[in-house]
Amino acid sequence: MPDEVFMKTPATPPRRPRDGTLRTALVDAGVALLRTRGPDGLSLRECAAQAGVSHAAPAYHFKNLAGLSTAIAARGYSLFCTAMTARLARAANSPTARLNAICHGYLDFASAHPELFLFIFSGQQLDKENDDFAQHSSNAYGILREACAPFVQPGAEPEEVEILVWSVVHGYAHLTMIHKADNPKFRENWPKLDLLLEHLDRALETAVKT
Amino acid sequence: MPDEVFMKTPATPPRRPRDGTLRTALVDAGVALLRTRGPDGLSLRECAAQAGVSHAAPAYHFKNLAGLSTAIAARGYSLFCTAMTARLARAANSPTARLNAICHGYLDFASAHPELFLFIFSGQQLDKENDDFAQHSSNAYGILREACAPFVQPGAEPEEVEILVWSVVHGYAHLTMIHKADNPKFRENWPKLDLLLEHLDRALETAVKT
DNA sequence: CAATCAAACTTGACACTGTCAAGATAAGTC
DNA sequence: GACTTATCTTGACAGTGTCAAGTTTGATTG
Repeated sequence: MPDEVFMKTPATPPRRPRDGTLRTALVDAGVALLRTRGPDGLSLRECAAQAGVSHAAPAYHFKNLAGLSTAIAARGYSLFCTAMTARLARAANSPTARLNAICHGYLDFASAHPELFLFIFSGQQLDKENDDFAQHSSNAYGILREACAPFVQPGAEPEEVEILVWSVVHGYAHLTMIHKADNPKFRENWPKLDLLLEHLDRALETAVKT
Repeated sequence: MPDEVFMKTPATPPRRPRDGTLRTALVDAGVALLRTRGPDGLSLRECAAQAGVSHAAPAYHFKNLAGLSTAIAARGYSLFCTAMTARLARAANSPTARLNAICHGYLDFASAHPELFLFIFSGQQLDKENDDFAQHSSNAYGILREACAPFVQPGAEPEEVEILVWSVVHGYAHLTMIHKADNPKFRENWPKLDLLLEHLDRALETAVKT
C-alpha cells in the first residue's frame, strides 16, 4: 500500500472521534467481562485491553472503577426498562394484566442478564449522583409506579403498594438468580412466578374491597 | 530486659494453639473489614494484619479468598439463625404469629448486619460444598420451612409457600438495605414490614380457605 | 494558513492485592 | 530425644487501581 500518505486515518490509529465511542465500548467490555468472568472479573485494565486502548484510558472517562461500575449499572437499568415496556406493549389493558406484565418483564431482564441484575443489586458503592444512572434508575421505578397506581387506595401512600409489589418480584427474581447453580432437587420444585402473582393479585384485590 | 532468655513465649510470639483460634480471628477481622471499609474492603492481607499474622497465613486455613468469603458467609447464616430463633422464642404459638416472627427475625439480622446480609446475597462465588456453609445455610432454610408448614395445603408442594414467603421478606429486606443511604424523601414513606405481612397473612389465609 | 489550545489519550510509576513455592518452627507422638 | 506434621513465615510474581506527567490530535482563532 504505497499511498498511505493520502489516507491519514489508517496510518495513525483513528481513535479520537470526540464522541462517546470509547465510553460505550468500555461499558460493553465491562458487561462482557461480568458475564464471562463473574462478578470479580471486572477490571479497568482488562476493559481497556478489550477496547484496544491503554490501561489508564478508562480513568479519563469514568474517573474511578466506581465510575465505570456506575455506567455499567446505568446500562443495566436501561435494559431493565426495555424489558418491562416490552411486556407492557403485549399486555391487555386491565390493571392486573399490566401489573403482571411488568413483573414478568422484571424477571425477563434478570433471566436474560443475570450478571447485570446481580451487579446492580450487589450493594457495592455506586455514584448515585451520576446523571445517567439517576435517570435510568428513576425511569425504571416510574414504570413500576405507573403500573401500581390503580391499586393505591385513595388517601393511602403509593409506596405501600409499590414496595409490596417490588418486594415480591424482586425477592423472587433475586433468590432465583442467587440459587441458579444450586442443587437440582431444589430447582425442580421451584415455583413459577405466576404462582406468586396469583397471591399478589388477590392480596391487592382484597385490599381494595375492604 | 536482661532475662529474656527465661521467657520463651514473649521472644517468639506464642502462636500455635492448634485449635481454631486463628480461623475465627480471621473471620472476625473479615466481618469488621466489611463493616468499616465496605464490600470491596475485604482482603486476605488486611485480615492477616488485623489478626497479627503474616500475609500468607489465611491461605493456609481458607485456601482462597473464596474460602475466607465462604467462612464469612457461614458466620452470617449462623447469625441469621439466631436472629430468627430469638424472635420465635418471644412469639405466640399461632401459625401466623410464628410466621411473622421469623420474618421480623430476617429483617432484624439484615438491619443489625447490613454488610453481612448484602455480602451473603451479593452473588459472588462461594464454595457451597463447604460443610460449615452448607450446614448453617440449610439450618436457616429449615427454620423458614418449619414456620411455613402450617400453611401448606395437603397435596401441594411446600416450596410454593416457602418461596412466596421468602420472596416477600427477602425482597423487602434487600431493597431496604440497598436503598439505605438514598434520599430521605424516599425513605420517609418507606412502609413498615408489618404492612407487607398483613397482605402476606391474608393471602395465605385465603389460599387455605379456597 | 499557521499558531494555539484543550480534549483525549499514553507512559510510567507506586502501593496494594491474591497466590504459589519454599523454608522455618513448634506440638504432639513414639 | 528423634521424628513427623500442623501451622505458620518469607519471598517472589503477576495483576490491579490510581495518580502525575507527557504526548498526540482535532478544533479554533488570529
